Amino acid sequence: MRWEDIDQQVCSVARTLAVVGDRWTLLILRDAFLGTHRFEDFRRQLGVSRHRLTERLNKLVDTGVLERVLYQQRPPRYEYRLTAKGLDLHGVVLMLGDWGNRWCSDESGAPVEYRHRTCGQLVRPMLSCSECGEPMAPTTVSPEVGPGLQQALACGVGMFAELGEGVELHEKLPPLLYKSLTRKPEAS
Amino acid sequence: MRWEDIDQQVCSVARTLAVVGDRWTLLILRDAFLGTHRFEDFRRQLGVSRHRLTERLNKLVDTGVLERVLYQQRPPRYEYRLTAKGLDLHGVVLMLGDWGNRWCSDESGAPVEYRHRTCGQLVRPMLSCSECGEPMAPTTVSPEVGPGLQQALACGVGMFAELGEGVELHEKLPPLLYKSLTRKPEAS
DNA sequence: ATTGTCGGTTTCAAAATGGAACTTATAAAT
DNA sequence: ATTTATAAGTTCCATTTTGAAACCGACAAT
Repeated sequence: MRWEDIDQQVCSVARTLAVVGDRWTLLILRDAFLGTHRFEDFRRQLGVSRHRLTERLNKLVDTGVLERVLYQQRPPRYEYRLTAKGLDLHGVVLMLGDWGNRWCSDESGAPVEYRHRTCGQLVRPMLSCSECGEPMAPTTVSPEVGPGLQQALACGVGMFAELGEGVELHEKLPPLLYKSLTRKPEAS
Repeated sequence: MRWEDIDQQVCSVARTLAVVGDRWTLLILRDAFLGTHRFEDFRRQLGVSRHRLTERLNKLVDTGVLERVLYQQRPPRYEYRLTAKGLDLHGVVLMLGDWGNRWCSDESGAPVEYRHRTCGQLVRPMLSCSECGEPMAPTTVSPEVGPGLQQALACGVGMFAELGEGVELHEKLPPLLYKSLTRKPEAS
């Protein structure tokens, strides 16, 4: 299977990576969140080739993550700004940075820190539950088959669309999702 | 600059992507969080070539994200389990999935949902502040130069180590970090 | 008239990737 | 005892992606 085809999987992680999972792309977005907007600045800061940068920026514009904004007439020049869709990746970038702060820092400490203007403190991002507000630790979260996958299953395919239809149900889903099905067999 | 060298940047996002930013790697971790642990299962579910999968799994073991656990003698077989370091990527994977749920779902809805066993509800992950518990919306978070970057700057290099030492300070940092420096010029 | 800047495009060699065939250790079936 | 099957790789090679460098076009500044 080619990487280009991962968006065929019925999985939101795969679909997200189909948009931002290419080399350099998440670093471009990091820089955008840190105030960089122009081609030449991205290029110098990332050390990426013009060729590659052009391609990545085009894809981000095509997918609606960035938009071109004219910043000068004669000659017309555009800069790249995060759209609402792009701004919504803030959490992804924060969590990537937080993991790096915790697991990849040397003795000198975290390269970048975050100040939460709501409270004025230097803080870390935590995952909390949209409903009860309590922390979402890995052990407290159970994935379940959602409506999107339900429908795919009704059509004979599973999360891994590339497998086709000629396989057992338990091959169409990863173990924890399969278990969630058999343990809560369609309340409907 | 080669992708392989991004870990030279004094940036936790870059360092994290140096570990998990290769093609397939975050999908391998997604599957691991969904209960997949064995080579043949990863391969079938992802459609990745054995060659590539071997390389990626080896790198994840080398970097301490996964560990090999013997699950059968004769012939000895190992499966791949998330370490504490790997489990700590849960937030990254959750946020990637949540963005995909919101921006890449078709009419049929989210492929996968999450139940928070703490409260029993189907929930979404939210980012909240470790200090005050309030939401960390993009507009309420200001990045600042942390001790790691401080030290790099003291050594003449900035976030973009590949630029070397012969550049102005404002070229060593992205705009928002540079501004954070000039606006809060070292309380020490 | 010349040089510089920004944002590209083109070209080409080197590196990464995907797919298929092959390997090794062992269990299971005939 | 021989054949078949399985899991987890390894090897090989054609195809794709990437990186570096050169080139280009519009204009401003000198």
